[in-house]
Amino acid sequence: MGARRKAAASLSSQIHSDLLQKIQRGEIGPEDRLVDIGIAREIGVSRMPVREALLRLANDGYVVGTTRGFVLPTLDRRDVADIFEVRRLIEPRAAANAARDMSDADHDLLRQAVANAEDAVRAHDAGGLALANVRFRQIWIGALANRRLAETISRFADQAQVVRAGTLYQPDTQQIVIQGLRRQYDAYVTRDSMAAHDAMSDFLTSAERAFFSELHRP
Amino acid sequence: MGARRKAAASLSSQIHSDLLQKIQRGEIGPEDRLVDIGIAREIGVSRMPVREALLRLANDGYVVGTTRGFVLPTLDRRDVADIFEVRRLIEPRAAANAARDMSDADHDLLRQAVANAEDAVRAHDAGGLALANVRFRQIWIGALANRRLAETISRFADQAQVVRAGTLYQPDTQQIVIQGLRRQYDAYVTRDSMAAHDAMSDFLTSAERAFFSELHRP
DNA sequence: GCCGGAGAAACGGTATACTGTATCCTGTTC
DNA sequence: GAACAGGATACAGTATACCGTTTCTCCGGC
Repeated sequence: MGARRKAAASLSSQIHSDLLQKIQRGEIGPEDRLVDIGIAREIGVSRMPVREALLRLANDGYVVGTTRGFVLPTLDRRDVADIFEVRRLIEPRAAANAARDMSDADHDLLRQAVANAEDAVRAHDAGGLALANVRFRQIWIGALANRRLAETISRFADQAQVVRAGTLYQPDTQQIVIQGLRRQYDAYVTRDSMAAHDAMSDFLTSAERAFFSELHRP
Repeated sequence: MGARRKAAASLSSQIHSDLLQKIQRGEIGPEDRLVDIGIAREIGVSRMPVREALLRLANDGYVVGTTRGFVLPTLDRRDVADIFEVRRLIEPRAAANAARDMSDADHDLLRQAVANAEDAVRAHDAGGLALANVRFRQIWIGALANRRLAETISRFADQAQVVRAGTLYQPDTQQIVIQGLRRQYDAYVTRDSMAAHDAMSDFLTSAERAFFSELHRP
């Protein structure tokens, strides 16, 4: 057990994973330009595997290609609204499935993630909160039997995450996240599918509202 | 009007579109091996753009890469069930949105697609029915304002289509498709979102049941 | 000082060449 | 005749090189 991840033998796959992780952790800002030849020099490979990784990220919506390097997408209100619409359609039901299928080991991991999130909030560490949030999501998504459903959720949740990383500095947003995680956690450990469904549904509603009410800068 | 498609300037994009179209039309069988260098020679370009197109198709689940060329994925019962689960989550609501947003011009196109489908059934032309079915779907999906939702639906519906192309020879499956198209069409022209929702929901249920009941060969 | 244009630079896209590996095929041995 | 070894083959993957286009910069004219 534990070796869930594929081998990811090829350079392209490794680079893709690395870049994705950096994006998820917020290590790549909106200013950074991802240029194949630059990344290639850094890690000592040629352009091609880097290029393939970037194209794959672009195809999945994680970055957008410009005439001057690949950049994080700038999501306007409409984009974020679209993303939340899809998430509201999928994630509640997926959370219900996860509550049914999750193992005890997963419950422990979830508890750790919640604890990390709480610590991060106490320490006013927005980056740590984002990380714990991503971790929590990866755990319950990993428990899904339907891999296609899992992949679809990951994509959309990550895309929203990139934008929300900025709003995680707001104390009330932090509270929404923490409470959302706690409520979902409770639903998972009790294997209560309906509670998980409702917790996710309510969380998405709160998160979307918080995003739009806190965003008053152009 | 009509120039909905992007420019698709690059060779990779064109090749990707061409291959995708061939897959959707069923022109590529389960036996065919898609090899970059072979396709490249056919159309007179180098391997790279073909390779990028194939990788993109593989990333989206349309093909799978083997050590001996790219091939259509062989979906087992579990895969198909997973796909239908996602579709049931998304498509009914998307159809409801489409009913709200669709233009009169789209209604005309839908009517043509339904007529083509009916002709195909009368002529016992399973390929024509598949084509009309794809066309119908592209029209209502194209009317969606939420592009991310539209892309997600296209992916899953196409994947199922590849498998179902085989079952479209069954007369009762043909009837299910025709009736589904008619009912959806009626909902769209009357701009009845709830009717569109229910029509799509019922259609997916019927289609899934038909698939699993008709498939009794290993 | 500001605008415009020529040239340079940076980057994405494509082509060609090389390498590694899994599959296939042939030949040999028991 | 079956089983295994070793080479041939056919791919994907990676590296390097070239080309076209967009953007930036800097210089000169108004």
